Amino acid sequence: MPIATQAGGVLMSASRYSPRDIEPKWQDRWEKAGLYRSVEDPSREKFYCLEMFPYPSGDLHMGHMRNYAIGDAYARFLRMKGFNVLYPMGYDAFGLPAENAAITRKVDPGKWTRSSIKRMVDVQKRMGLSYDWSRTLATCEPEYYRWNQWIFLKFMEKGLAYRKSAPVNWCPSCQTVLANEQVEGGGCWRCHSTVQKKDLKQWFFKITAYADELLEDLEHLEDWPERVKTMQKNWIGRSEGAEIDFKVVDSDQVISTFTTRPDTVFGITYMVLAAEHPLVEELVKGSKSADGVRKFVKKAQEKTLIERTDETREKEGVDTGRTFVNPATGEKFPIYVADYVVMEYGTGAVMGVPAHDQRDFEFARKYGLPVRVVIQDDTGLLTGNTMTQAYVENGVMVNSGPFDGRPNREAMPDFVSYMEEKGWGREALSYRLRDWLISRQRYWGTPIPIIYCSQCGEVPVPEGDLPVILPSDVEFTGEGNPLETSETFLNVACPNCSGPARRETDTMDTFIDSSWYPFRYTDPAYDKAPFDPAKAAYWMPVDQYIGGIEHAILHLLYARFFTKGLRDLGLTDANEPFKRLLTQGMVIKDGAKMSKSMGNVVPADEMMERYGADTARVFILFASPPERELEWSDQGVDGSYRFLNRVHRLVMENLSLFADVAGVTGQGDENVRSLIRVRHRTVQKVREDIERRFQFNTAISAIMELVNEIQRFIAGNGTKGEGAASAVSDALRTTILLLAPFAPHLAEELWEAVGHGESVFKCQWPSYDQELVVSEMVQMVVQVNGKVRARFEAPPGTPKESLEKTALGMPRVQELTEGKEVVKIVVIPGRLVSIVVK
RNA sequence: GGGGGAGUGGCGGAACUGGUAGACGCACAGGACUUAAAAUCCUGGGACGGUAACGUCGUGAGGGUUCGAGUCCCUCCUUCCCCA
Repeated sequence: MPIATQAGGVLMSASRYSPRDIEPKWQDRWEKAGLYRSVEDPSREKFYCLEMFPYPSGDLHMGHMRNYAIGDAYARFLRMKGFNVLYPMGYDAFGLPAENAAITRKVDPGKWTRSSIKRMVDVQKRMGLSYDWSRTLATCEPEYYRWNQWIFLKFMEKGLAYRKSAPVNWCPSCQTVLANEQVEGGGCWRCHSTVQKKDLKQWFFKITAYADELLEDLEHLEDWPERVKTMQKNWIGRSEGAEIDFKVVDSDQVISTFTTRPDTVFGITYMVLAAEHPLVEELVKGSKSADGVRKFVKKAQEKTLIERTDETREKEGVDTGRTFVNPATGEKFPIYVADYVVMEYGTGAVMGVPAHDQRDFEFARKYGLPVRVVIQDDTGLLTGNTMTQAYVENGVMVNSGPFDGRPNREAMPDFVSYMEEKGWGREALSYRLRDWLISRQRYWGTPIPIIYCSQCGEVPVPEGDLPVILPSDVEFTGEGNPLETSETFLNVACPNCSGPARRETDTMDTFIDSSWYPFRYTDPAYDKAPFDPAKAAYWMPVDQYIGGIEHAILHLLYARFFTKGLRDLGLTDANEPFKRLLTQGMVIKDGAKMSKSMGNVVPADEMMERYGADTARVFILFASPPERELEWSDQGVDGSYRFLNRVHRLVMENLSLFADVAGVTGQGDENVRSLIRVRHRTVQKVREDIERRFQFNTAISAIMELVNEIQRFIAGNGTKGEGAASAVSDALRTTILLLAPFAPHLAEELWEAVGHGESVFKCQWPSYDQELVVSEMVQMVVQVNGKVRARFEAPPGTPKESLEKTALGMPRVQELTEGKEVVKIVVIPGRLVSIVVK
């Protein structure tokens, strides 16, 4: 390899930067040396850095690349800082695409998935990511999913897994049920088909048992983005209020409703049941209104959830002809069925207080129901007949028996106690969060380890018989659950009585797989439990988790629940899985999210083919701060490529300087001292940008500035002067180290070229000297009446009086202050002198 | 309808605690090298006026606090995300 030399004034060309040669070379060496293997070591401080593992579709897109570029830069930085870093990768390998491929193309989902994983690993390796590949996992392997089954059984013992019949979300296109979290705006989160309601007997995880803890612990997650916490908080939706019982007239039925406004009970003038409410049929059976109500129920159920809860839509309802008693007043009022009430919230029954709830008000006006004011405003003039909208603010209670005259907010607790004494109702909490429905009528997932026996009922598969393996003798027809076509799977002897029995054919929601995988990485081959508690105790929790904001509720809430569940099984001490969370922004091109359907995808492997992995990584990190959207620009990539080329050339052209063994003395002229100062400042800035602000874009631009400075220095001073050679070589060496987390291959190549035998990642992150960071002179600005009018230089630490004097003495300043009265002078050392004149 | 982001040159973005707005990069223009091009290097650049030094305006719009506001407060507009 020819080395550039400057001989006789003729610059001989240095060997060109060739990522195509450099990158595979170093990837190979890293792997052979096992450089990124991590081993538990209690004497060292650990750091667990993790990216959300991908669904292996086979294609690595820019969103993935961004995710990994961030995580890898951070992991490499931390290694150089001396941490014992765990940085693994795995695959969220169960899911519908593999099964759909099986239906349409007759390929085995396992084969399809494994080959996709292979393709992804290949691209990830070419990116030069520093994963500990010995810890990799795929959730579709029995060695992994057997522990889903094991945890399911343990949860069952604890009462955290149970089976019940309930109206559930059914996606007609995916042919499966969905959890509440997986219904977005009334549609399936995956295919957007309108979700229907179906009554089915299904398995649930009792996430509601942790509702309060999940809510309260959000407070301790200081390093989570506020908006993710807000989203989770809203999702859990805890509200305080009361549950009130209403007797149905001419019946022994009691209907309970939850309300956050028990103070308005005296104003109840009707009640509404959801179309799905189990009592509806019973109430109208045999009555003359039965037909009309049934028709209405059917119509309501055909509407989507969005339609039904749209507040701008006119509410529709139908009178059941039945009445109930308002316990506060003893009066009888009608019971309606209406489309705006759904079973999802509270109890599926709502008490109607038209005067103080806008929806109730509109409904009451439409159907001519009485409006009764029980909270009066400041004017005291509200009346049911004249008001044009509900009064929802606070006020003074009226028409409320013994509570008349009291401010409603303040009286609320007393009112609830009063209700409890009278036996009308009780204090209650309500959550929006529902238990997690985990059954899926699909093949490519973890079989639920349950056997149904006509004698013994639901029998858990004994722990010793795990895993229940997914059978391969199934038919993919596109209709029904393929598992039902496997006779070998279906028929089994009851573990209890040995009689003939049938296996559960539903599989688990794939979000279960991703709910505990960070634990599995700590010991992916462990075969006595999901993970070795000792190893998990060392590594968990994840110190830095990185992924898309789209998982703010789903995955992140489930994983938090699982961690608490595993803790209560005694497997871990961790309360939370992720200490710090970074939500990366989307990758945008031509104004739209980069996606296959938009046709604006830039494939990762193509990028690396053209520019190499280092360029791609540098550009992705440089173009935008991680949390924000990233606007893709092909020209921008050229810029990053040019930058790396420049670094390469600069080092290769100056290799001779590195032979100089003498350290940096700090001797030399002002230019030398300035170069040294920039070098130390850059080290400080890059470190702070990565560590404290997680802002790689400004870190990289600081390195660019250092490189510009070195180049300018060489062009101006050359390297012959006193201290010049050592200052330049030190600055270049520093550049290589600072660049290492972002462009690891190039850094290794140059590190070797300048004469180091060991990997750059075994080196300490460069340090800086606080004294050298400080400038010899600082620029001061002089403002007159808020406008910058002059500048001067002063050494740091100059006293205020002296700065003020200098400023006032400047000709330009004198010109502007002449004949005027100086009203005020503000001096900020190191920044400015601000003079106010009149 | 509720909650939360974001809005800065032609573009991506910087400005960390209220203190020189536009770092760094892209695109662009001029120049050097070259027979020519590519690559590379140098120079320029928010807008308007001026040969200039300088002046005026300028961070979505309008108001306010302050010696000083991209940054803080109020009202509004646009846009994205989440929940309805």
